[in-house]
Amino acid sequence: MCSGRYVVWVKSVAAKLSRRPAFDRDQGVRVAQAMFHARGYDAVGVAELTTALDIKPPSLYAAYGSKLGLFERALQSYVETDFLPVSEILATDDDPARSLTNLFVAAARHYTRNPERRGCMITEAMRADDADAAAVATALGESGSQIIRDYIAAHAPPEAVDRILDYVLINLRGLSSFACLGYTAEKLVGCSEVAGRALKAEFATNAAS
Amino acid sequence: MCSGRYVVWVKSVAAKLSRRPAFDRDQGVRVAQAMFHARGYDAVGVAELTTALDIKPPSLYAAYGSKLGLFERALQSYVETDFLPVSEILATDDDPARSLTNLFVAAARHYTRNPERRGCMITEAMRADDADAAAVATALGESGSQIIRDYIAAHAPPEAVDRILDYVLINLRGLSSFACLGYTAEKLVGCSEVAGRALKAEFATNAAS
DNA sequence: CCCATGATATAGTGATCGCTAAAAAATATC
DNA sequence: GATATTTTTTAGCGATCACTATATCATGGG
Repeated sequence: MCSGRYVVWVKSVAAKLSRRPAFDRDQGVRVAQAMFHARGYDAVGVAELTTALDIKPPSLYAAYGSKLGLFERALQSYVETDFLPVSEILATDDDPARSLTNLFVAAARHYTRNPERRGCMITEAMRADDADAAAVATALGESGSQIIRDYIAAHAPPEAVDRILDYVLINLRGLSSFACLGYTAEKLVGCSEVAGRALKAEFATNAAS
Repeated sequence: MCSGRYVVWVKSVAAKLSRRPAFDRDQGVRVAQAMFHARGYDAVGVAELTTALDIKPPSLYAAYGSKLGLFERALQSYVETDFLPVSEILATDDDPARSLTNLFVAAARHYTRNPERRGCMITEAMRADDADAAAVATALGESGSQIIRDYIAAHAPPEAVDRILDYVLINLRGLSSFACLGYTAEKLVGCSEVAGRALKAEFATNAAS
């Protein structure tokens, strides 16, 4: 049937394909994500990362290229798994002011969920001291704000979109910052409700005009 | 006429009185303030500071004790000279929602006034990586937020004070952060106006209840 | 002139930063 | 089992961090 030569070749290819990296890179990304989220890009050093991942620096650089490369992967992982589910929250048939208020409230809860990982990792990373890290975070955050922009654009007159969007983003940023400062979920939810009232007024005005 | 002795004495006294500290410490604080405001406590190093002040590290430590000591004096200088004049802005006979909206607008302008020194130095310093620096900033910021709290307490029912205060502070923080991110004054003023609408609704509700 | 005083400069300290060349060990192929 | 390839470790790179012991220098008083 099959020549021995062929079987050997198949096994070698299969081995090559099934060969895993010596340490679990994805697991490493998750660990790094938690550390970067908790304390920020600048405050987490390579030495600390390698200790936490139980590897030596050269392994980290072989796997991720650089501290920034690992950070970028950590941010991507955050976006995929822990990001505020903006689309789901806005996918209601409530009026837009109510939906966006829900977004605020969800953010307030989301950003205080884990005491060790407060705030929005992306939002906070945008203000990192390291310019490259901040740029990476800003680029990744664009997608999130774009979803909100599209939602607002679908419910508000064109000339009001930017103003409302900026207001929403400023409040999300404020919620993230205050979460990092230790504010309780209750306080932040209260703020979210207040913030929502501005949207109600804003959408009502624009609808009337 | 005059004895040589007397002339010598006068000269010595004059020299003593005209003798200045080897470098102008207050000037140094102002220079450091600008640098810390522009780039943050963590990102500005002692070497950079001593270069800018045209002194050597031991002089800096003799004058200010530590990098943190100099930062503390820089923050105090900021509070005295460049802080958003909250009291003046709130000292109007407008209705509270209008006054607080004015506060937002003033903050939007203030935080974007100088492209090199964006945002509120105190607010941003509260999120420094260095815990001591953050603590100093937080302590200094208390006085500012206390003024706002007192104002709100004088115009809103007791149970609403905290919620309104938190909302105001969150928006000020958001404005500061966005100013640091490069948003224009126009955009931030627009956000401020929107934010004010929530206050109008909030005060109206509470007045009615 | 000598000395005390006080501010400055020289020249470092040890620690930590992100990162890497080269040897060693583990793994796969023949 | 020998060889080739990949991965990890050892050990340390140069740079920068906040900070300081000590020497130097200028001045004022006696």
